[in-house]
Amino acid sequence: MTTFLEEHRRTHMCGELDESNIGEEVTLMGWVSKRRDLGRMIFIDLRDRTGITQLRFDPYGDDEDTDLEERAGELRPEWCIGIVGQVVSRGANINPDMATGAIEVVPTKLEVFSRAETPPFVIRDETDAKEELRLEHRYLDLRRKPLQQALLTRSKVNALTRNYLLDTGFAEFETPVLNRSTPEGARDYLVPSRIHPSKFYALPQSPQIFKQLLMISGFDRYFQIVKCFRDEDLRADRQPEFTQIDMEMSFVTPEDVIEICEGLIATIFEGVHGIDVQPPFERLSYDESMARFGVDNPDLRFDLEITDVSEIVAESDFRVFSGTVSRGDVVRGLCIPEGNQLSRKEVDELEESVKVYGAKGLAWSEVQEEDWKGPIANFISADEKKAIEEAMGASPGDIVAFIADSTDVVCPALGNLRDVLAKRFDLIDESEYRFCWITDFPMFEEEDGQLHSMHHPFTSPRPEDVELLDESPLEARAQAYDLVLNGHEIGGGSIRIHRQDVQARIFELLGLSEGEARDKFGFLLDALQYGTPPHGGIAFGMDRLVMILTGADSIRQVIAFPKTTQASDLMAKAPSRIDEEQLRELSLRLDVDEDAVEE
RNA sequence: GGGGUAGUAGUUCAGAUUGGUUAGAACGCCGGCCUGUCACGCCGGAGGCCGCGGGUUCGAGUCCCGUCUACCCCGCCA
Repeated sequence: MTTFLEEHRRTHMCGELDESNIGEEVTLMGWVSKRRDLGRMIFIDLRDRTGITQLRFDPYGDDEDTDLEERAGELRPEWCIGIVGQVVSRGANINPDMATGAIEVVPTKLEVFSRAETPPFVIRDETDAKEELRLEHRYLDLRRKPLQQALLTRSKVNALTRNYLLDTGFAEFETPVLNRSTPEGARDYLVPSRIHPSKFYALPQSPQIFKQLLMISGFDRYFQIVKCFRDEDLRADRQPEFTQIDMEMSFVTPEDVIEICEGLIATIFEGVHGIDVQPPFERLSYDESMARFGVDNPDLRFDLEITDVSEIVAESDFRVFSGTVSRGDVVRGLCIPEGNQLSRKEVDELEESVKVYGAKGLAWSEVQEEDWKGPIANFISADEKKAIEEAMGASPGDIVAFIADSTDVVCPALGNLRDVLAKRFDLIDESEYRFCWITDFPMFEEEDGQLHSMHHPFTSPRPEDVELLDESPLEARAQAYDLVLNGHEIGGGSIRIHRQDVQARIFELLGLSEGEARDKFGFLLDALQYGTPPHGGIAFGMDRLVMILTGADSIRQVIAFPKTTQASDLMAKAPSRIDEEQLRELSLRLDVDEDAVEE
């Protein structure tokens, strides 16, 4: 006995038939998307990843199968079937809303490959089922067109990236997934070693050191599309495992890296959307970005820039302001054009939004023709008001709103307030792609008197800042650059340190003793002594990039099998407990309160 | 670690302020009718541990406490 598949090959996909196919016999495979049973006549929408074709089961057709009609009546949504049939015109009944709406297929043969349980939620483009349920049945959610298109776009980005980089002289390398744990940076995901009891591997947070070693080996231009792992809390744009387009080049300046990247990004946007993103992209120094937008990943699709009024209010009678300035902190604010449209409740909500970042409050006032009106109006002198209006470009009807605090509080709070206001006043053109490079990051940030790398410890200082490392390391700027798109950091990189003595000095500044540095990074320090080329690179966040390209609002929508915000896979039920035997093999014993462990 | 929102038929929600008959609707599902539907239509039906645990009360979907899960945010993420 021969099977349907042995007798019939698929001739077309469901999304590609049109008038030109009328009269042809075709073989289609797919899933029942919808059935409309009119009694004697049954319509079936047959779906595959390319689209939908309407099938018409009609008792007056030429039946090879005598029981075709009866069997068609049994079809239910999500059954997987194959059919052989004739493409016919729909005559007067064309459906202009459907790509294949001019035709339909009258089957002469029907093969049910497999029946389906009634799915837990209806498979259609616009679903309102909860994400929790859809994640539990991800394989069904992935039947929906928006998710299929997102993943196919992702595949395209992969292909475009590989082609571009290979054409540009890069070679693709693989680096270990089982690594040595290193200090600094994010928390590692750890894998216990069976062969070496009490020892652990760490999953890579990035292939950073390996790609640098490949440069030392002389490979010159490296890339890898690679999974990275960071055991930190999740966000809409952050998963514990994520994919980077990782690149490294020898004998380059930041300009060289930037140019290659702009070419890559332009290629991707051209290939996916047919859009010319017109490099070179805008550049902003870190300091300028923080001052004007409060963040190092500004959304430049709208203005609403931050103004520093510290100097104007330094001597103000308004103690909240002048006191802040005399403490060495700052008073900065935003001018909200036509802010008088906001209700009192909305302004209160704005205040709540800045308190999240530790601001004590939002000092605001409406600018009117004669005077100001609002909470701080009575505390600010007329001269100060005038100076502020001028500095902020405020005119009657606007609201001026300020935060007085340390820059660590003011910047992120106002940075977020920009985004909130842009949404409220609908300032964002969703069709726009606005890129910018952020450059000249500080080498270090300080926490509790200890320096930490802002980027990573292999980042080279600017040549002119090397001497600052000794006297005032916090002033030293790095040869680092981030690419920001519509308020998302989509890539970041730097020129690396290629001198062993400078690298050792950085470890020292970061509080690693010579012994620790040798212990953790000895192989890198050794390698740096054998003729290291100057080199640098970058890594792009593939998930975020595809998220923006597809207009998704979470990277879960562009990852086939994502994790929840508690890092669980609801479908596979990972993580899970393991057998006692597995623990024994790994020489591990659990130290947990068993009452507190959920099964 | 902290804050916010949500959890009631298979699904999405209403019911909750003000505790009180038999917890409703839409979609989906099942059955019947229907030859041009494409959100097919019409008729009928099944379907509920009101997330879970405790408390208050004569009585709790509703009030109180705890807890779990999902999502968003702060911290964290070189």
